[in-house]
Amino acid sequence: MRSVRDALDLLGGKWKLPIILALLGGPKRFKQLQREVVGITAKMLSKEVKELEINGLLRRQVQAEAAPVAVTYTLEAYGDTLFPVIEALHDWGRQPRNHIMHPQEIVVEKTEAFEQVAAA
Amino acid sequence: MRSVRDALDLLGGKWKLPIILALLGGPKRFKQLQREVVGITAKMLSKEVKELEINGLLRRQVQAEAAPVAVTYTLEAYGDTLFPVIEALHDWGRQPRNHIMHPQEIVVEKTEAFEQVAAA
DNA sequence: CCGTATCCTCATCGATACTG
DNA sequence: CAGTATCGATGAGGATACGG
Repeated sequence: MRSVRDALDLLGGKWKLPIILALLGGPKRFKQLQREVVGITAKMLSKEVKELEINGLLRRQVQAEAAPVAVTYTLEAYGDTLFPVIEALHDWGRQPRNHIMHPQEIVVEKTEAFEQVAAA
Repeated sequence: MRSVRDALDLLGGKWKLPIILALLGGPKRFKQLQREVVGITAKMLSKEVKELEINGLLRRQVQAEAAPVAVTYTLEAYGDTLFPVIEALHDWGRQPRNHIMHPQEIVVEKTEAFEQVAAA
């Protein structure tokens, strides 16, 4: 449970996961990123990307010194390990909402891995 | 990506996942829940639990009408399907932070499931 | 192109006190 | 026990404009 909270601290907020998701597709530049993460403002993107860099999830690289400057953001290996998290979130978000009509179709077996997670 | 955002909408905030995690261990009463979800106030627990009920993630049952009242919160089957999400978050939160020193130890293979998620 | 500076609003969260 | 009421702090997030 502590580790779930830890993860939530690093990934909390509206934008961090969507940014990482975009970068899973490969390195991106600032404007590119802003286009893919629909709805984010330059201010928020700048701020979030800064935090993600501090936490070692991505790397920021300035390509040229002259104007116009080019900056590339690349996911670190550590950020890459978030893939299972995003995948789980994605799978869950895709679920139909008619679970109440067909509850028997949704089955999750616990007892093994469950104990480890719940006990932590 | 839309589904990741959908999931984030339902699970956003500081407390929803920790509450669900606690309920994965079985039905709980209000006070029990407040004890297990360390740091949450009665106000927040009340509010979060209400939202989770509206979204069909848990069920609220009043056990007795006389005082002292007993209320039990039980995870719905739909809420149960969040287990993979919590597990992924938990696994990720457990990772050592020395990834920078040993980047080669962290390997994630993409290319199959990756394409589906990134394309969504 | 890549941001930062301001200003602003609103939701989130917390503390404390109180009720059925 | 299971909450609600009230007040207040904080910060996330957005709009707009501007700078290197």
